[in-house]
Amino acid sequence: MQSQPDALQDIGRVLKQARLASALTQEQVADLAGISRPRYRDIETGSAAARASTLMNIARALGMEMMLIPQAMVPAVEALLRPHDDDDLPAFVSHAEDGDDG
Amino acid sequence: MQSQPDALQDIGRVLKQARLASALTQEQVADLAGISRPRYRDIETGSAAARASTLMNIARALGMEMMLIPQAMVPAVEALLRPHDDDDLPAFVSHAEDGDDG
DNA sequence: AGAATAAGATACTTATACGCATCATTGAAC
DNA sequence: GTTCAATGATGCGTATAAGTATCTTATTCT
Repeated sequence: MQSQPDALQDIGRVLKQARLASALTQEQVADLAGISRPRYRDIETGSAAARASTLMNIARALGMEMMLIPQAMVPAVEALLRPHDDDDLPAFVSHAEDGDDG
Repeated sequence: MQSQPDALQDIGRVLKQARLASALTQEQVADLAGISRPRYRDIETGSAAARASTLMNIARALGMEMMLIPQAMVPAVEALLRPHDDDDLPAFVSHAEDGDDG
């Protein structure tokens, strides 16, 4: 299991997909989110972890909201989003059971 | 509009509620999430912003998953979660239009 | 009253997210 | 082959997330 490193790339993938779907440049998203382009690039490529607040700002800039979903409800939420991802946005999930440790 | 400060407290409120619902101590959650107790406390009280990766770990420790939901789908997702928040978990949302800048 | 546990709070140090400036590479237009 | 736009990538300085240690307070149990 890939705890952080891959979860970051997972997030970055969603951000990039949403950005391209919105026809925005990295610079535009960075500006909307209130961060610099190099920083946004690092986040989108998964080479750096953004703060939760920064990720929220980026998500909003891309027309998304960050939510905490009970794991039991994740499948239902995914099902709700699936028939919708025509061309709009690809709400991601970070499905890593990663051995938190518990 | 209170951009970050309040969104943090919003998140913290959800974390605390989920933690109490799971009958876990701050130390247990911190340990599960791989951070120190003082740090978890700061996050839960909203006095500090965690990294996205840290928030994901905390969420998982509490039986939740972080998801990015298209804004258009947020109401539907909330509706899906509402009849469920009996005693389990209260999937939060950060509904702040906050004037990031855009 | 005293002991144990959970939580609030502080100080010091380290790791890193972020801004800013800069340069290289790619791809499209000329 | 030159110019412009978009992206990838560094280096330096600052802000802050996070670790560790310590102390206090509230609660519970004896």
